[in-house]
Amino acid sequence: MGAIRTTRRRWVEQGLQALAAGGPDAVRVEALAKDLGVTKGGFYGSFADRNALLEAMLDTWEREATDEVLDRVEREGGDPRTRAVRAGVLTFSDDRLLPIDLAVRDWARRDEAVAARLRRVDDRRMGLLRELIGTFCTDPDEVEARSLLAFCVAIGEHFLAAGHGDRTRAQVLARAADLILDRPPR
Amino acid sequence: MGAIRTTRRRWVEQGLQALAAGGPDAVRVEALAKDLGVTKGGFYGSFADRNALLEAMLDTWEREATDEVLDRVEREGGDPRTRAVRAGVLTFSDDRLLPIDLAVRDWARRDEAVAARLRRVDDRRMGLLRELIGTFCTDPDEVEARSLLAFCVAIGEHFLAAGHGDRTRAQVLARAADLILDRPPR
DNA sequence: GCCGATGTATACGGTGGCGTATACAGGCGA
DNA sequence: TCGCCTGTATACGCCACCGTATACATCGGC
Repeated sequence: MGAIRTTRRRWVEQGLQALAAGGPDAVRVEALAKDLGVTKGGFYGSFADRNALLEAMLDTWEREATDEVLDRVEREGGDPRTRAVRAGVLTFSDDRLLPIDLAVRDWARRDEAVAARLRRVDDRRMGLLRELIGTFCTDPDEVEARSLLAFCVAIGEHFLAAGHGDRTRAQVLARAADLILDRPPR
Repeated sequence: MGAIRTTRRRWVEQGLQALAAGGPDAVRVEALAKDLGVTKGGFYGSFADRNALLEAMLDTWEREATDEVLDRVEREGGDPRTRAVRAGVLTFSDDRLLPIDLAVRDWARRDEAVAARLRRVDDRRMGLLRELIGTFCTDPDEVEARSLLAFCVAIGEHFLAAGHGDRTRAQVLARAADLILDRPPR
């Protein structure tokens, strides 16, 4: 009857959830087992140790965060500004990917191996932004500056606690996007 | 002979260093004691428990991150754009304050009490930005958007791993500041 | 129906961390 | 000088977690 057996994939998924919710220190074998409704008995059949799980989690995240997002942006089309916004939305509004992304970002500040992975991911994202923004902005220095702005806002927005008086964050963000993408406010 | 006795203040300071280096989970009483060259014996004379230390750390950080920075910006003067840049520099380039700030930001994502403190701090910083940017930008929606941009870049820059080809991060940031502050590139 | 692979439960030793208790040392005020 | 206050060292019980060992269940292919 069911009770799907706890495969390697399920440990990774639960690990990513724990990472998203509490950072790398929250990824504890026995806690994950409890969440999955089993004991840790089988864990060491799929993974050499806790560190192997962390590696597998990062592998999964790296793939999802780049190929899948970039493929979708490519596939769904639209004009460059629309695609730039969509890339941000896909990455930084996704209920699943966003909290993992933020946790990895903090983790990378303390672990050089994680930092190297994040650099690969961010370089690819930044490349996409450059390409899109380059279609309506000719000065290469300005392209780079606008790409940086776009990326920093997409990330920083989630680390910024301040309010905006009567305005909603979404309203202010929309206006900020107009400035970054050099288009008139709607 | 000195060997300064380990006062409450020194535990807080060492705790903030640990927080900056490894996040809240790295703030461990026995580890701090080792760093301070003592045992944890005296700790519980100054603090009820580990949590009381965390509270005291946040109190200290909150004060340093607002009053002291804002006072200095006020005191050192300059035109609004200069002061806006300086506020960012004082907060986000300070070897002591920056890593603590980033750690608190991540912590706030998981702890509502920390989030409330961060909101107070960020609201004050955002208020300063609004005031400075409002001196050369009349549309209040645009002031808010530019303030958000400035703040997000100041934070996000430290979480962004991507490189910039031949350019340095500082060069790209300078150009981005020109865009945010609506002034011609130098 | 049998067998091996794969997952499961349970138990164990080791480690590291928290908070408490207890006894000791040194400076400072009465 | 005498005590007290504050910090110190050491030892303890407790718990959470890691990684290992061992025996049990269940599924798939033969």
